Amino acid sequence: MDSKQNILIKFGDRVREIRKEKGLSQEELAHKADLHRTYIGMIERAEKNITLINIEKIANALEVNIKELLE
Amino acid sequence: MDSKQNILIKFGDRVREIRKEKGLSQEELAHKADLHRTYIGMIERAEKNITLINIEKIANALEVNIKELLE
DNA sequence: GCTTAAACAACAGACTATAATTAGCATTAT
DNA sequence: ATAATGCTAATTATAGTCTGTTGTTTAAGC
Repeated sequence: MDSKQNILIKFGDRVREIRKEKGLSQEELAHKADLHRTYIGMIERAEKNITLINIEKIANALEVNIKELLE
Repeated sequence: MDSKQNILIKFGDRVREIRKEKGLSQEELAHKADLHRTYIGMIERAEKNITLINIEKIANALEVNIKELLE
């Protein structure tokens, strides 16, 4: 993951936006999603090409539909 | 990817459904998406936990919005 | 205002697990 | 018979985990 892809930037921004709306820290979100603290940061910064299963985990932890993370 | 996850099954089914609607073979879709023929098969059979960038490639090749692959 | 502390996030590096690519052959349609 | 798909196996690339450190933001105290 060198040059950041547009879709990853959009996704990461959306995660951060909703996470803050819900008043969660990266660490709290990570715990709810059963993912690592630093990994959430990497996703928000578009440094990793997230897989579908983890997309779903984050959507569940944020209590939103997956589709809301992709618009 | 041993035990197939529900979301991957749903995604794979949806890809296959739309691919057939468009009258494409796996090989033709693979070519349009710049992915390998057998990989498309694996996705349709829910054998791989696809990443967001490849989700987008397939959506573009099928000429649908990503969200349509997730409903 | 200006500290200080604490919580939060960015970043680096090393490691492990697995996604992604590919070839070859078997099977199932049409 | 041909085209399309399934399946196996092996390799390469990278997603995902984790520890530790550095930087930034926030809010309290004086």
